[in-house]
Amino acid sequence: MAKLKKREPLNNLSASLENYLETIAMLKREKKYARIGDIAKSLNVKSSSVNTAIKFLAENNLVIHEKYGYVDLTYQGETLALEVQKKHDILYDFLNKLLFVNDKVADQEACDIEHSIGLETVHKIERLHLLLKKYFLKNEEDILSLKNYLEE
Amino acid sequence: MAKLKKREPLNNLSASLENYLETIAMLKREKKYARIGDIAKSLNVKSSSVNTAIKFLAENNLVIHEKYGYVDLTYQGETLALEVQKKHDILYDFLNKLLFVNDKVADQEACDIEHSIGLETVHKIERLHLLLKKYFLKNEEDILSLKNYLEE
DNA sequence: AAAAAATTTTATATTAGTCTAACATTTGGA
DNA sequence: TCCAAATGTTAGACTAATATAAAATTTTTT
Repeated sequence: MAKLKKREPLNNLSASLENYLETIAMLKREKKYARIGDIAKSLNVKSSSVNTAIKFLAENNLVIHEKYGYVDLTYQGETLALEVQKKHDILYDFLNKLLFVNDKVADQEACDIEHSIGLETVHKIERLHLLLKKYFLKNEEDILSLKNYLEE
Repeated sequence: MAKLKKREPLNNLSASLENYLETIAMLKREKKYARIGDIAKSLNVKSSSVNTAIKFLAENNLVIHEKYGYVDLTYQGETLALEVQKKHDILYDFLNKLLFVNDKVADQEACDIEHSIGLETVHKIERLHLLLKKYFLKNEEDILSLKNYLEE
């Protein structure tokens, strides 16, 4: 990231930066706090890379970070993080539970797609999944026959 | 792209390089040939950028390009290009015709997602779409009520 | 066939994101 | 309490992808 200039109001983040926000939210949920090293480990990058990204996010009021201290989300950052996580969860469920894509692949694909799909579209995917569960996939047999059909 | 070293056998391409292949295939289909300038115009990049990419694709046996001449796909390149296009078409249809995502957005999202989703997953999306059309969306009324449900 | 116009190529620069390596700060155990 | 290990920061280099500007080549026009 070298030295990112503070862009204007900042309408939308790169996939990479969204991943940082998502990871911080996840760590806070699971360990109550997020440190540079935790984030680095979660994302499989070096802590210097995390540092560069955090600096940029802080300049854009998405996180707060005092030197050598914890990283925290601002209200704005948290909102964005939750949005990305919601997309991830819905996509994962759709791929894994409805389309029977295996866990590992479903997670990988959800993780990529979440950055290039709008909330409205994801919402529709969620509704479609819900509809099918509610009316057409009531028992094990229905689910099995869907699985078979999809794999033909 | 600067100066990409010829990587080994080359298992998978970046989104950018897949787009170049896809565009060449599209131009060949629509105009019988593809030139550097056509590709640049289609992708909204400068012809110097196209040149760098084409050089890399040629080194990896995906395209053939003689100086100042046409750009053509090798068998290997054509296979890859068709794969990406197939993903695009299936995704677009799913988003636009089943989920009622508007044309412009559906195309944009398909264009992004096509590079981060496997053929197997796309195939399952295609099957799901087919299944629903075949058994649950037989008349205009069913379609309308699906649209309403998704938008709630 | 020569001059003008269009296209392609080359060389160089920019930007996002990452890394390595050297340096700084904090923390915890003897 | 102080020093070693762990953790965090900074500076500089690298890659992928793109752009700009200018040189080289081809095509078109007169």
